[in-house]
Amino acid sequence: MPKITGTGHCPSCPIRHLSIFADLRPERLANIPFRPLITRYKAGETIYQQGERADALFTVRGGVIKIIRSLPDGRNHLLYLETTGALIGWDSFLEEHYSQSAIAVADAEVCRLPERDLNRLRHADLELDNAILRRWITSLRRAEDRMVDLSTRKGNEKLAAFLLDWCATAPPGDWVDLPLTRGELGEMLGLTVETISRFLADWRKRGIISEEHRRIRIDDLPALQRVAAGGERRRNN
Amino acid sequence: MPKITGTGHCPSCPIRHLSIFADLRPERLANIPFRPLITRYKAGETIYQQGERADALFTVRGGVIKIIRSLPDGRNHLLYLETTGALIGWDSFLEEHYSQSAIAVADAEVCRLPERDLNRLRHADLELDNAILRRWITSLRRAEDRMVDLSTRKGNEKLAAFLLDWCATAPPGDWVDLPLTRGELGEMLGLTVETISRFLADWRKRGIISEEHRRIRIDDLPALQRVAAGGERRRNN
DNA sequence: CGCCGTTTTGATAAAACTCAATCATCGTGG
DNA sequence: CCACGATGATTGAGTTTTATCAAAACGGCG
Repeated sequence: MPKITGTGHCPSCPIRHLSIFADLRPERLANIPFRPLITRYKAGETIYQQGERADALFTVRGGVIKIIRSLPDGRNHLLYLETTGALIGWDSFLEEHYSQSAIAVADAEVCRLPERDLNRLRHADLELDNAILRRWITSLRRAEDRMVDLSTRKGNEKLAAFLLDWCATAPPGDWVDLPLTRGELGEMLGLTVETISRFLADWRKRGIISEEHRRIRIDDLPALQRVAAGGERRRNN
Repeated sequence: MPKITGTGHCPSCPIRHLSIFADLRPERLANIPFRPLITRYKAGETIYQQGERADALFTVRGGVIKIIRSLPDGRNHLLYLETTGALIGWDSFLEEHYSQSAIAVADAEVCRLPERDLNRLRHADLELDNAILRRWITSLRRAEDRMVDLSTRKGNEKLAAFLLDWCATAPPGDWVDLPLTRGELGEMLGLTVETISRFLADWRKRGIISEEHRRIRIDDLPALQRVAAGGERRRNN
């Protein structure tokens, strides 16, 4: 059960510098005419569900949230993994239904921004409008990058590239939480559980990565980069 | 060589009903403070190039334009095929560089909207802002749909689904221009030339489609829909 | 007519999936 | 505290799908 933990106060929000309100002038900030609900979700709980009426966006305050699209035949595709600072739920801007579901994969906390309020605010404040615009373009680019990756890279390259990206922020050689099952990795990269498992097992044996609990560590960065670049079995142009 | 054919006059534009100016009130329309350049491109010519400074969007007035991303290793991925009414060149809103190239695959005509002008206009007019917002979100959704297709469908399903989609507007059984090489189809769907060629040859032999010059006709719609749905070799959930 | 890019076709190999069985982990309830 | 069941992970064998390489056929166009 998600738990409402309070209402947000944007001016003093600890993650404001990561949010769309980062560049808002103080006087504007003070005038934000609503107090967004802050809700905590445990791993596995749903923030919003595909098909539901879409009337709010959410800023991710912490945790990890997967954005998935469910297909009629029961399969899923994992579109994005969102972490602290992300803005999710764009569909609300069309005042329609969510075309995706958002589900916490690690305990998460989100701040609920009603579309009406946010949209009003956007029209009143140029900086906010630009911040949203910027997010939207980067989301689109990210989606396009993913399309390219999905269609041009091989399985091992995709998985290696994802791990490199996921661990990129941490100091090299550090343990990094990776709260995803093999199945979820597969749903993200367009591969099956077994294929994912085999790649990871192979890399573990070769000392490229280590896994423990739900964490991962890259032990041989150059080797993994080589895999990501397609260096196993060379393609020439 | 692209040829500038004149400057557009939005209020009287023949494709205005398809453009972002469709819902603009007449008095607003009359006040559009610029006359966009209209340019004609022959098949193969480039509207804008990945890496170039991005300072303008384009409304497609006619023809077919492919939006591609080029990879360092020389391969391309065809992101979208745009036709009449589409708005392309979103990158300009970030005042950065185009992350894609736009190339005519059939003779095309576009209307150039400088980002500065368009953005100013957007802030002055709520309806225009909403029209653009609506396009944002649908672009993002379309990209997400493509991600799902690329990662969950098999080659024949992807190709069949594309043909169905491409021919959807024409009356069933009609010839439809399809100005794409097998290579381009492959770059769009993440398949090789040979694979595309084999599927099409197979469907031709089975009387599902016909091809002639650079046109295609769907002769057995249900059969093609069956293929697109994964009906060849049944998958049982 | 001859050239060049595209398409087709065949043979073979690589990549990934499917099916099946086993193992590991972890939380629950007796 | 331990046995049990459920979920996830691993591994193997066999198959399907797709890529790769190579060669021939086709089709416009100068």
